[in-house]
Amino acid sequence: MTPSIRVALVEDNTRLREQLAQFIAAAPGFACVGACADAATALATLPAAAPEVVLMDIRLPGMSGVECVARLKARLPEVKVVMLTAYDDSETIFQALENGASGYLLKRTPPADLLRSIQEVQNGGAPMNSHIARLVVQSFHRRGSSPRSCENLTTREEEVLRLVAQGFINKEIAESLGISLETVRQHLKNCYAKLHVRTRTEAAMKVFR
Amino acid sequence: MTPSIRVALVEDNTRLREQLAQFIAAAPGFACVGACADAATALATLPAAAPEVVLMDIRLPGMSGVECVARLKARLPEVKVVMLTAYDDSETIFQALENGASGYLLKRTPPADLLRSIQEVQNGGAPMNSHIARLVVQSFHRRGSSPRSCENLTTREEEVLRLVAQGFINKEIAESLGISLETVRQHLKNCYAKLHVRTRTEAAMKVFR
DNA sequence: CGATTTCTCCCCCGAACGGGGTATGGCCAG
DNA sequence: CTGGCCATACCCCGTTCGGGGGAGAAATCG
Repeated sequence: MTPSIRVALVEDNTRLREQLAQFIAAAPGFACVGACADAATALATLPAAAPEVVLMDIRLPGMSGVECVARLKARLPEVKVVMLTAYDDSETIFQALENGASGYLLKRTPPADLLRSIQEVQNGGAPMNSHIARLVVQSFHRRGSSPRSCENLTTREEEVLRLVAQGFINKEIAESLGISLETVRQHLKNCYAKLHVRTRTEAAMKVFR
Repeated sequence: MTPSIRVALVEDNTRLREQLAQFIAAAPGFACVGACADAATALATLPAAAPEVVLMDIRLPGMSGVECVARLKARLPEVKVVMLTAYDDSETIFQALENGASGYLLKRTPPADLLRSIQEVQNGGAPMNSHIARLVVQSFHRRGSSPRSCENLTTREEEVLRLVAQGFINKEIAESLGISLETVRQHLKNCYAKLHVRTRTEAAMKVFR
């Protein structure tokens, strides 16, 4: 048979932590190699315990779960972290993901689903509940479409600004587009006016953040 | 009972399209209100059909599925689009999501799972297979942490660059930080050298995209 | 302690930029 | 057909940038 998945917990609620630890330890194919009550303990003990998957509460006493993920990933780059949260805390979702979390589940997730999610993340997936998945996907919608900011920009203006955002100077942009330097400058002037900015950097950040 | 979910298909393979259309039409709680073979037909007929969810093949003759999503969302902002793809085409995933797609599934998804995914997207979820979910989550890992790029920057250098990214000119940054204009320039020179860029815009985009 | 890093300031100079004009040709809607 | 929008192009002029130097004070690290 395949070896058990090594799982660790970081959860300050003693009752829930022990409940989960027992459940995971008892499940075939899973091993519980750690159950910490706070971030400091996790950072001190988990590197030695070498878990493959960590379930981490997002609200912890002292250091937050988000901060803990970042530090833990620094020492165990291969570890997969699934955040657990009581409410779907939109604010911190993205911070956690940026810091290296691979999944995001609600605490009320049924234990059986939790085990499935652990397997999923171990197999390279990214388990998350549907509401959170939607938020993640929505964050893409805003990015590419450039909502209000560039709505007024013409095709050409946006094209020029895209090259500006890539760090090209006007002369290079002119050559790249096969137009005059002066024309590039003219398009940029129009961009500045429409976006209410005064510099190329501000324009680029506004449209292509 | 709740009304059926209005579903439309855009899929060039006739066999698969009709198979899916029949399956959806036959399923309780689902109605198939359109089945188009290409993007042009979809754009022409779907606004009138008013589907709530569209299953869209990513590879279509003529206009690509990605392009089609963008245009369709422009006319039907409320429609939820789930992309279907034969292989997990990493290249186009992000383009599709940026253009407004809400989900991303493989064609080999079992029909029963497909129905569940349609319900999920209708309820505000974002169905996607686990491999794609991982890619999406990974795209966040790179973003926030600013991996190699700004690791070498000193506190002050990053501070200056942050103001650059907000569109301030050196003179304003100097006043804001209470230091000399020359010092600001010096910090920026160091940034450029460390980031291997030549302009403030390129540096800003590299560190604060 | 000495070496290194960081932050601070200064000069010169050529290139790049931003704002102000003006103008021509194409295209589309009223 | 006329006015508006778009893309193209040019001029002047003052400001800003970026690269090249040099240099001192403080902090940090071996």
